[in-house]
Formats: sequence, structure tokens, C-alpha cells
Amino acid sequence: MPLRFYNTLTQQVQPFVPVEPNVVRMYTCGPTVYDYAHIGNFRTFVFYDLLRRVLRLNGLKLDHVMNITDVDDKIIRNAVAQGKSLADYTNLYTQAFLDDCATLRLERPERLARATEHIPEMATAIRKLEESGHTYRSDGSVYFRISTFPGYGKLSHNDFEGMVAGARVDVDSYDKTDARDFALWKAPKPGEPSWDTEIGSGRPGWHIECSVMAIEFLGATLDIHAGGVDLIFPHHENEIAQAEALTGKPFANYWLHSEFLLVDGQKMSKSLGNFYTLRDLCGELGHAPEAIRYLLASAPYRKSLNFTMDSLRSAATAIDRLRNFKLRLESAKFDDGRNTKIVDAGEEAVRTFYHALNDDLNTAEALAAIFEFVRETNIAMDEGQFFSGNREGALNVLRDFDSFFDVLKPTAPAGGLPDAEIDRLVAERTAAKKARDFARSDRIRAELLEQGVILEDTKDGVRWKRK
RNA sequence: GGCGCGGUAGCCAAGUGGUAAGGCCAGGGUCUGCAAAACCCUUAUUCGUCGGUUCGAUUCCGACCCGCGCCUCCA
Repeated sequence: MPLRFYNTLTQQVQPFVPVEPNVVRMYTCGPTVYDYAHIGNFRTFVFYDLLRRVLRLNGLKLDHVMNITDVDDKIIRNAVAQGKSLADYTNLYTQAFLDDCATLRLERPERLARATEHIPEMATAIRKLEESGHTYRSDGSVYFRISTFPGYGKLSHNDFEGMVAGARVDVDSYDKTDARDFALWKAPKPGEPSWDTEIGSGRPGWHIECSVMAIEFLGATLDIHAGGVDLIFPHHENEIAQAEALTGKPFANYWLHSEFLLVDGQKMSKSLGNFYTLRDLCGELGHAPEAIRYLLASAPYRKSLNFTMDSLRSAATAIDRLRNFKLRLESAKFDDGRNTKIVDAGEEAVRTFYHALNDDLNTAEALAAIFEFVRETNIAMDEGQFFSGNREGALNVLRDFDSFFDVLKPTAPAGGLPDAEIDRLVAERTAAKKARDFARSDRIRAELLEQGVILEDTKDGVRWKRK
């Protein structure tokens, strides 16, 4: 199946065709680095990662830009409150964000763009918008006049016609002339950071940052612009207005939006206080990053996903099942031969897997295909119908799975026994067991368990894994 | 009020105009010195409610009920 996505702009699932064959110019809205990101935020960042992977699976080369908003009201407020410079304050959370992304195995975009490093370009864009009559000034701030952009509302499918027609344009007013008008440039305030630019002193509004950096790096028309659904209005709507007023060209061909992570049926958010950071979950609560990644990836991105500790444990168990399967494939002894039914099942699973991913990233269906294969193959192994010639093919199914989901490799524990030491203890226990010294063998088993190592006695011998 | 999303088993969650994927939990079993682990099996006559179209609807249409989100910053 050719790759296809649901496009918020057209409200339809459409085949994905980049402007330039084989290359995808993509812009995704990144974090505002005023605090640690919570896992609701990371649902969207995981979505970007999956999006990148599915595009590459389709042979497309990526040119992906993600912004880091390192200047905004909250950042300024917090930095001032802590007596820190803007840079000191934002560097801390930028690094934390990047570390968290690495923990969740998120691929790095080709480019990360920090807003404060592109202020002159923003000023130039605003000047051009002023020259073409899309703006007005008020108290040193510059506002975008949405009545000058007829397409306003086309992304969020809001009809602002009546409002715009009825708006009285009062050039001399110091207020916004229309409730929907938004700030491109904010006047400097005492005690707050500001930049001297060709349009005067001040700092950029949030929306202009994305439009300008996207155009700067990727050109007037993007293939994909993505973000969370809460950004559709007003952020992305405003981005379109600015960018298209500036270039006269469509800003993005495909708009992709991920749904929220919910807690007890409500949006996870800082303001509601119902959030967990990655550090909360992986630190004191002891959850594995892979489980979080799996959970966030397991439901299709356009469906809101209810987060519970149960679902997180459930994700961890599901990963265990896959790891056990892999371990069994690698360690069990099989008779010579090859079962073509298993070969066919593997091919079918992989086919269904990719088919589902190409269908607007249907990760739930993709997972189902893999688990079905796992069950079929386990049964074959139980019945002695799985042979050495099947091993490689079955492992390849898992490799395909993991090149996308990326959860099979356990995150290395800090400290812990080295492999060689574990092997030694296992051998010691096996010897004790053979001598029917069960007290001793049980003691070694318990010791290893305490160190987070689980032993499994199988008919082909003992194997171990880390918890 | 406008716009958008959703209501499928105990929980999470796919899906199709032809009779309900998958994961977790639970129960049962295989294996085992005992365990643990692992593996297997079982678990929705039913898809928010009521109408309509149809040979047939969970799937299409209409109405209604409920939940959530955006409309101010927000992934």
C-alpha cells in the first residue's frame, strides 16, 4: 500500500506525495523549554519519531526541522524569578529535553532550530509583512491583521468571514483591531530580554518563529507540518497566514496532528497537574523507558490514549513477551529442516505490518500482526514443527518490527552484574542442581533475582535475562 | 454556541456492509526437584441509544445521549 496520511487541511486520508520525489521536507513543532516535558508532550514527539521512521521505510530521504522555543512569556517569567539569564535557564531544559528524547530512542531531526538564533530573520519577515500591508503597530508591538488574509480558518475549519467583514479597521487604535489578530513582535519591557533589529527593539511572538524557521530551512512549501491537535488553532492557522502572506505559496501540503494523552479521561497537562515526566516514571517509579515508548506508540496517533499505570505495566509485559520470543529463537535447539508454513506466516506478518504502518501509521494493527506471528511460531516450536532453517526468518520479522518500534533492547541498568559474572553463577547453580543440592541452587537463583536477573529453566538448558 | 475527536469485552485498543484483530488482567493447562519464568487454551450472540436504508449494519444515513479537546498559553 502506498503511504498515506490523514491531512487536517483536507480532512481526508490522502496518498503522500512529496513535492520533490524521494525527499521529505518536514517541520514539526518542538518544545518550549521552560520546564521538563511530560509524557503527554512526548506522545507527540514519539509520533514524530514514528513518522520519520515510516517515511524512511518508504525510501524517502528526510529533511526534518524541529524548533526549540527558547523565548516566550513563561520562560522569561521563570528565568527572571530564578535570577538566571535566558540562555542559562533554557539551556538546562533544552539539554533535559534532548536527554529525554535519547532515553525514548527518538531519532534526532536533521536540524534543531532555536528561536533565539533566528531573530534577525524573523524581523526581516515582519518588515516584509509590514511592507505588504498585513500588519499594524500598536505601542511598539506589531500585529498581524487577519482580515488581510482571506484563507484564515482553512486549517481549523473555522469560518471567520462574518467576524472579519464586521470588523471596523481602526488604524489609530492601540488595541488589536480584531480579537483574532495576533502579535508578530512584542514591544520591549523593562527587565525582560529584547533584541535590537531592523524593525526596532523587542522580541518575536511565538507564531512567527515557526513560519520563519521553516521557510528559512525548507523553502516556501513544506511537504509535512506536524504538531499536537492543540496547535491547530491558533498556532498553525497563524503560521499559515504569516507564511502564505509572505511567500504567496501554500505553506504546507500535509498537516498532521497527534491526539492527546489522557489521564482519567482528561488531557494530561501542566495546568491540570495530572502529568508525569519521563524522570518521574523512570526514576522513582522504576518504569523502563521502552515501556513508555511502547505505550505511546501502540495506539494510532490520531486517537487519544488513556494513560494509566496499568497500561504502562501492560506495555512492559507485552515487550517481555516479545523479548522472550526472541530469546527462545536465539537459544533453543531446533532440528534441521525448514517449515514453509512458518516462512509464509513470517512473510504475511511483515506484509501486514508494513501495510498497517503505511495506512496512516496504524500501529495497533501493525502490532497485532507481529503478535499473531509470535503465537503461531511459539505453537510450532512447542510441537516440534519449527526447524533451524526457520530461525533466521523469524528473527528477521522481529528485526523489522524493532527497526520501527525500537523496544527490544533493554535499557542498560546503572550498575548491575556483568554478563560474565552472571554466566559464572548460572554455571555454578547448574552444577549444584545436577548434584541435587537444591538448597544451594535455589540460593544462587534467589541471589541473581535480587540482582535483577531472572533464570529460566528450559529443556535446552538454563537461560537468563535481566528484569 | 462554533469547530474537531471519540463512545467496541474487567482494562487498553484495532476493524469491516456478511456476521467482532491484538495486548494486559483473570481462570484453566503444559513444563518443572519445587518454584519462577516460559508457552498454550478459554474469555464480547455483541460493538452508546433510537430509528432508517439493505437479503444482511458494529460498519452507511438521520436523530438523540454521553465523554474529551480547541476557540487564551498548551504536544
